[in-house]
Amino acid sequence: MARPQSALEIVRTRSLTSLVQQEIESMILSGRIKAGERLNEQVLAAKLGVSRGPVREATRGLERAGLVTAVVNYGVYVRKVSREEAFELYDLRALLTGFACQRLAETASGEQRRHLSNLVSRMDAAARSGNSTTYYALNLEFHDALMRFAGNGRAKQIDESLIKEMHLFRQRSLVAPANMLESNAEHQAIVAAIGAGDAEAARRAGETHVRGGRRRFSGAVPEIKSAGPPMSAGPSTAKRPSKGGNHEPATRQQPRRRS
Amino acid sequence: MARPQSALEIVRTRSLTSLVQQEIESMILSGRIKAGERLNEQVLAAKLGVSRGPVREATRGLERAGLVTAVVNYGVYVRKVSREEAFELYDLRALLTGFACQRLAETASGEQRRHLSNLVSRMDAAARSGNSTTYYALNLEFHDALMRFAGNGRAKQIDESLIKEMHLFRQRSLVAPANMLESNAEHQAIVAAIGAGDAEAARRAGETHVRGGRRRFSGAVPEIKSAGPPMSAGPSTAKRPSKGGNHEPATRQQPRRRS
DNA sequence: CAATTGAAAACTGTTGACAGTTTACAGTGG
DNA sequence: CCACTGTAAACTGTCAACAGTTTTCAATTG
Repeated sequence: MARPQSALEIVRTRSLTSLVQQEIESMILSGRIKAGERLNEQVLAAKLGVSRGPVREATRGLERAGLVTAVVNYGVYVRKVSREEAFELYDLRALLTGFACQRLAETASGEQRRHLSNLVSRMDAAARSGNSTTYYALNLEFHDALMRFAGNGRAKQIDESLIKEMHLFRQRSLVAPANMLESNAEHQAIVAAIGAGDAEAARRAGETHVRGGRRRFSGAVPEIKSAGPPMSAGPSTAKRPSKGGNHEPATRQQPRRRS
Repeated sequence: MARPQSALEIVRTRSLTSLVQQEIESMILSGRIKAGERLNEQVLAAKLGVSRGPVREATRGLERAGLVTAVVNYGVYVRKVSREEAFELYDLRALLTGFACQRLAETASGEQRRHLSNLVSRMDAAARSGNSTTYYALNLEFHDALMRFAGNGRAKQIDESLIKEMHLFRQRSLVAPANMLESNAEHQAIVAAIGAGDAEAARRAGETHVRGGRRRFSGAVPEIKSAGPPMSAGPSTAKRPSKGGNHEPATRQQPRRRS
């Protein structure tokens, strides 16, 4: 039964569907497939070298994750996250982050506190030297550690899902160099409150930080009136959504029956 | 093939997969399929009169929803929610409910406040007359209205998902008649705080209420039987349990035909 | 008689094909 | 020249079959 342990072994343990889903998700989050664009099952299957079955299952999984929306007999679209929906996501993430911080103030171990503090220090160095990519990576790691240490697996899972959804709104955004110091000051406040064991202050600091991210971001983008097709607002616009173009399914007309 | 039925025409607009998923979900939540049990694709497909494709997609959707866990080359199991996981779910729901109450205290319209107050009154009547089924239905409606009025669609969706997951733990539970009055008193506190526009009090009342539900429930169930299945860890490392269901002592899989 | 081994059965993963529906486009008539 | 209609193409939904893997059980062997 000796099986060659190699890269293929990974393929063995992970189903094709999960690999396809990961790949499509990567395409979406990296922007290679833009928001509002339609996913052609056949094209994707051919591009990935599999049949349509795994592609279908993968897209359905992404639908559950909120990254795409599926319309029967019509196709799967990369979801468009409106400004209001993005604000809702920020609110939820603020809530979850505050919860995690509160919990950490009550239960964090010394090692965990040190780890968080260490991350803040390294972010400070990255911010001062203007290294935004390093700061970005450390920032992700910091938030991941917060949720991981909080000891609520479901909360962490939901948070990650929300983060992915938010990527659909802010195509790249990230953190402007000028904002890194401000952002990290809030990180420091979180770590300080956790270190002091002040649960209420930690919760507030966590909420404030994510809300601060929302404010920093919403200030940066004045309006979403960019190159995207303005189909979302006006259902009275003459052109109906076509399979070839990038349009939002939104409200689909009643299936008219012609013989 | 020109189907004349109008009822089936409605089926047209909804995909078969979604119907199958709804049906399987109903089987799970109603307890017709017990926790830890394996879902046989072929049997389900035959029972529902469809092929395995839609059944597969449906089960994958349920996996995303957290109701089942899938293992490659092995099958899909109804998830077992441990005591600790159930507590995590309660914590998250408390958080979301508190958030909704806080938001409502700030933004609820007069009509919304009246609607909530009306529900509490009717629950009070049901509680005093010992009508637990009516109370249960009104309770669901109350919590649904809370999340609906809060104006955060994603929060509502997550909350509903958490509620479904919790059903996997407490098979029936519900609210004991003796607890109805206590539970509704907390409802009244929520409505009062919202009516007064006190966001902080509303948030606390909402959190307290769900935590109260957790307390009322956790007091009722002394302990969960051990025999912990190694499913909770990553599926990549652990040795697989047998398909015959060795870790499920009570319910054994149906014996296979063999000559 | 117990342990082992080999093969068949059962089940999941994946694929290809068929059916129904929607869109696109060309042809026709005003 | 524009609107309308009918047909063809493309795409999704669904199904049936094939392939790989795991489990079960009987036969064999010590």
